[in-house]
Amino acid sequence: MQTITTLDFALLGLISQKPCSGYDLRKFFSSTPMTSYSDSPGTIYPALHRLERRGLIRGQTETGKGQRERRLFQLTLRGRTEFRRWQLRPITRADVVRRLDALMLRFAFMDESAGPVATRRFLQAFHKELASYIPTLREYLKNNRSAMPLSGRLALESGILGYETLFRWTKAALAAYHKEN
Amino acid sequence: MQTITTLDFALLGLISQKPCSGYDLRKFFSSTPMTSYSDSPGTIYPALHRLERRGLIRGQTETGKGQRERRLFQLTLRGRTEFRRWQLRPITRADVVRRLDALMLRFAFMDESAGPVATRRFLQAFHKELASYIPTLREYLKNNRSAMPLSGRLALESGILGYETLFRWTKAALAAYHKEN
DNA sequence: TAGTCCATGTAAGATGTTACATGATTCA
DNA sequence: TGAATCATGTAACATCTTACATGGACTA
Repeated sequence: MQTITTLDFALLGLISQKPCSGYDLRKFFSSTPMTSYSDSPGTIYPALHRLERRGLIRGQTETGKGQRERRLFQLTLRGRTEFRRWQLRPITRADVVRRLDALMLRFAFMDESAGPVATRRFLQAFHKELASYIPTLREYLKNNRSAMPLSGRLALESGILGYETLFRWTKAALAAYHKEN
Repeated sequence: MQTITTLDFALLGLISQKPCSGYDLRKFFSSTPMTSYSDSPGTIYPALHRLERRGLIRGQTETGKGQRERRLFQLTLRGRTEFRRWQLRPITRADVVRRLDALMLRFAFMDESAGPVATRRFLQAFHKELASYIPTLREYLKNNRSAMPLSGRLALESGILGYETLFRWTKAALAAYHKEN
């Protein structure tokens, strides 16, 4: 059983919202701010075939009224389960350090697929993990400040500012969920 | 002539500061905040061999005083030229949208390898590109706000906040360079 | 009828991940 | 002597990028 990549989950997330063709997905990646994923056919179509082989999605050929035929994919039960399991995985330090993009992707589809309780729990865990990580960055900066060239130091500071912005965002996002319920 | 990856440039940047062994580089990636790059031997050593084959670095075996022998790599003239050329490439929209990590990497090594004038130019171009990109994100949010689920909308807002933080950072960084000179 | 958009695909080549493998040195 | 650290490597496998290829439908 091979691993499911971030791109795979992005595809699953979009398909979970409504059935999509490969072309729909490509257009989504090229025309919305969800641009971290490649919209090239050489990326999307093989990924969809893989997901179908693994039983996470199912494609049905739509014979057109006038249009050229296209394959519409939906999640299978198994796909839905795997996706939710991925969303609900505990948040680790490694996620925060190296996989922020995947964390935000997990969050972006939570409303529809995991519900408000899980979403709040996710934000709380995210908040907590940031709260424990950021001080280690500040500490590193403090200890190495004088040994670093200006550009290197500023680059690190930019990273820290990014994490601090995210930290404030988790608080605001939690507030938004509390207000809603 | 194949392309040089971001990891390759990260290696070149570190080696440009002082000669490094593969092990040094691995430790750097595992023990400093420069953690976006893999510290695994299966990534680092083949990458170093590639760079050597392409004539960008040169390794010398250091026969130890007691220690196990190790290969210390330095930049060749060609390596130094390629690195600087990469740093000085014009900043494009695509860089800002999909390759922020590479942009920050370019910047992080600017002091030593490109000088203060180029560094300021880089920050100005970065600033300008952000200034033109951020409004398109705000516009997208405005037009699609009501159609997006709460979590999706918040995820997008997080991205925008990140870019705005970066925008303020470019201003602060420019100020730091002006003060210095 | 020429160009653009819809729509799906493959092939070659390179890179990255994980796991395995080896061996020297240092220190408790 | 056993464990941890220093140090370098390979192999299998999967994925991604770029480029190429095809063809229907719509519209100016």
